[in-house]
Amino acid sequence: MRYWLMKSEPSDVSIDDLATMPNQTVDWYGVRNYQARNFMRDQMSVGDGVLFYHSNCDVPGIAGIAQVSSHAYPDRLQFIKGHKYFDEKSTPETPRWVNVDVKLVRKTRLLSLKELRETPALSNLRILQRGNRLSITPVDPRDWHIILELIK
DNA sequence: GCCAACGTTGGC
DNA sequence: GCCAACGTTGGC
Repeated sequence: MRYWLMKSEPSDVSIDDLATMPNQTVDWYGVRNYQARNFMRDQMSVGDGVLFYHSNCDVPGIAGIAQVSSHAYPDRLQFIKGHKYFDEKSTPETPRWVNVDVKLVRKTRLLSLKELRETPALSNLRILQRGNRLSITPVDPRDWHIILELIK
């Protein structure tokens, strides 16, 4: 059992969008970074905890709790010619990109990036480190529990 | 819209 | 394998 923080642009998929999706589940499509892919492929397990983070928006921050609900499987968008996420070097036989499914647990109050930064106990959270751009990062169990207290 | 930080590409 | 050029991310 591991914990993760996963960024989503709310203009693409917000926590409210997730709540309206069938089974309140979304395939985490569009990851095109090897480190983030490898986290999904090699380290995620069904049931892992997910902090659903709103990025690139007015008030960035943690918007809800979710969980990993499938193992990694090929991202279908990499095969759709002309699609933003098409990858001509990827084939169904040897797919390059994968995703897991993510299922909503509950929407929470928005725990803003500002508030995360103002919480000294969370200072080692990956997303707070300088220059961090990874869309998927592991979260220390200790940090997970601190955050859950903050949004309880 | 700016731009710092980082990742990827491709010539050599 | 180096590294300059370019592209992307994402807070501000």
